[in-house]
Amino acid sequence: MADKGVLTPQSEDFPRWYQDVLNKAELADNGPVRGTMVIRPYGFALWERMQAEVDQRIKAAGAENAYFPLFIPESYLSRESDHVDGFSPELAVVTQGGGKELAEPVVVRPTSETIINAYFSKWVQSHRDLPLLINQWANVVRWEMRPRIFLRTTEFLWQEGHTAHATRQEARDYAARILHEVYRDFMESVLAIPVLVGYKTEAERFPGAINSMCLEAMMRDGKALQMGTSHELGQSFATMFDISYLDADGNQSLVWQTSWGVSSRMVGGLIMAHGDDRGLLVPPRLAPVQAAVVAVRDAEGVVDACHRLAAELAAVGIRARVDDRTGTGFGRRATDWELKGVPVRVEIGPRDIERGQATLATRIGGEKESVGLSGASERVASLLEGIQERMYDSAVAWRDSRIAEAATPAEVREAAATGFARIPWARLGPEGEAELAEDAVTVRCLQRPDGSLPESGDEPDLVAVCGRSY
RNA sequence: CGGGCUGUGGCGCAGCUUGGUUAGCGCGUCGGUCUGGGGGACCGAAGGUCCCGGGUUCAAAUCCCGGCAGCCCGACCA
Repeated sequence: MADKGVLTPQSEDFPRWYQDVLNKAELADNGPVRGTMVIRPYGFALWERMQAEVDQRIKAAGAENAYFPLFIPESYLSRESDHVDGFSPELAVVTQGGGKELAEPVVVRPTSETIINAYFSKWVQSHRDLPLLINQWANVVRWEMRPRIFLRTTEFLWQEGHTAHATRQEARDYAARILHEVYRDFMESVLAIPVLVGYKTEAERFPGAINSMCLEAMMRDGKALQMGTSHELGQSFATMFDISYLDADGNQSLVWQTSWGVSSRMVGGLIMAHGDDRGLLVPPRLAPVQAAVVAVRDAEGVVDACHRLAAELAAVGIRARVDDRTGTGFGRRATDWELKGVPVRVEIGPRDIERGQATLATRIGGEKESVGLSGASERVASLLEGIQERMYDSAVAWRDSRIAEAATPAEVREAAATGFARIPWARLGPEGEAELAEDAVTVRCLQRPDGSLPESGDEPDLVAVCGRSY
């Protein structure tokens, strides 16, 4: 029964597997309007956990949360020419309100640089007002050509940070700090997804930015997913929105800015970076449910024992949930928790009660072990710790086994069929990049040979990491 | 927006070629009995604008035209 296969195997049809997981793990449904999605409770719980972890790190980096309007005057968008050119094809524009034609159409924000900077202009007067570090959690709308749930939806949820600084160096350092201390740390230590950091090439840069830094992860099909970005905006928005201040010497100066974001796309990344043919795999530090305590059968005080253990688990800080739906067969419920990727399943049945023990099943690897009821919570805690590490290590090993060194565009193309390719940027160049683009292979990022983030995209000896992407 | 495939109970599909009583099947759902350590068995039941609109016809899920939606591959992107 167990090998009957609830999901389409990844090796058979990866996109189909992804759809199956969304359905079977009850993560999301398509919305009625093209490209929209309904995020179901379990999917939203994953997002809420991501929000909590990212939010905490953003605040630790000194930024404060605020909220700006959903509607932006159309004229704001056009103030920054690269920005409007980049976004206008995908804008949703409202032309009517209250039953009347609007004097000026309003756009539903595709991102909030323009409206936020309009207010930065009012708020920044003196060098004492800097740096100004603002973050907002919001939904944004981009009318995408080819939507896929979580990965690219018309409406999505994200956080967008917007900052203003006195110097370019300070802005650049802050954008890099967010990249490392907020995003990379969260993705690697909580999501257990290793990421490559680097700069976007000019062709891939955010519209309006002078530099885009990014984090790229490899999915189980070898394709890349951009997990987040952090941009140096230079002074273009400052110029167009007149964000200037009096510096210590009494001179008017323009600010230097950054913007940075991660989105509900990370939920898709989580699914595709860790999932296997049995469903999702959620790393313990993220998991909304870290331990499902499953009552095998309603007999011999089993259900009571489950609730007692769940309380003990909660007492040591483990997010536990009791599954006492004994009217549903055990196999069904075991499969359900596996589909949802819960890291540890605690099974308690009459047999366990008789022996004063519980059975622990680990989602990754599928091992089972018995443990005395009295020591169960400690054992679960240590299992969870080990699982977190194991998931990260196996993700790194798997990714690295699919990264190849390449010397020519042809070799890059070949490697990109199964994973990533690394090639000296000096050898590839914008010409090679354009050539690869014809086969849907793109430069994911430019980084130093040792994988670290360069000071700028113009450093010599940079390596281009290439691949197919979502 | 270009190319390909597909729209039939919640999900997956058959039926369409060659139009014809009551549109089937598997899974799921509901009730019941037996069960129970990996999607268990049996009995019973509910659940359908056959994507939408138009056309052809005595008759359309089926044929024709036009939309819309979904999936996959591209271009665009968090």
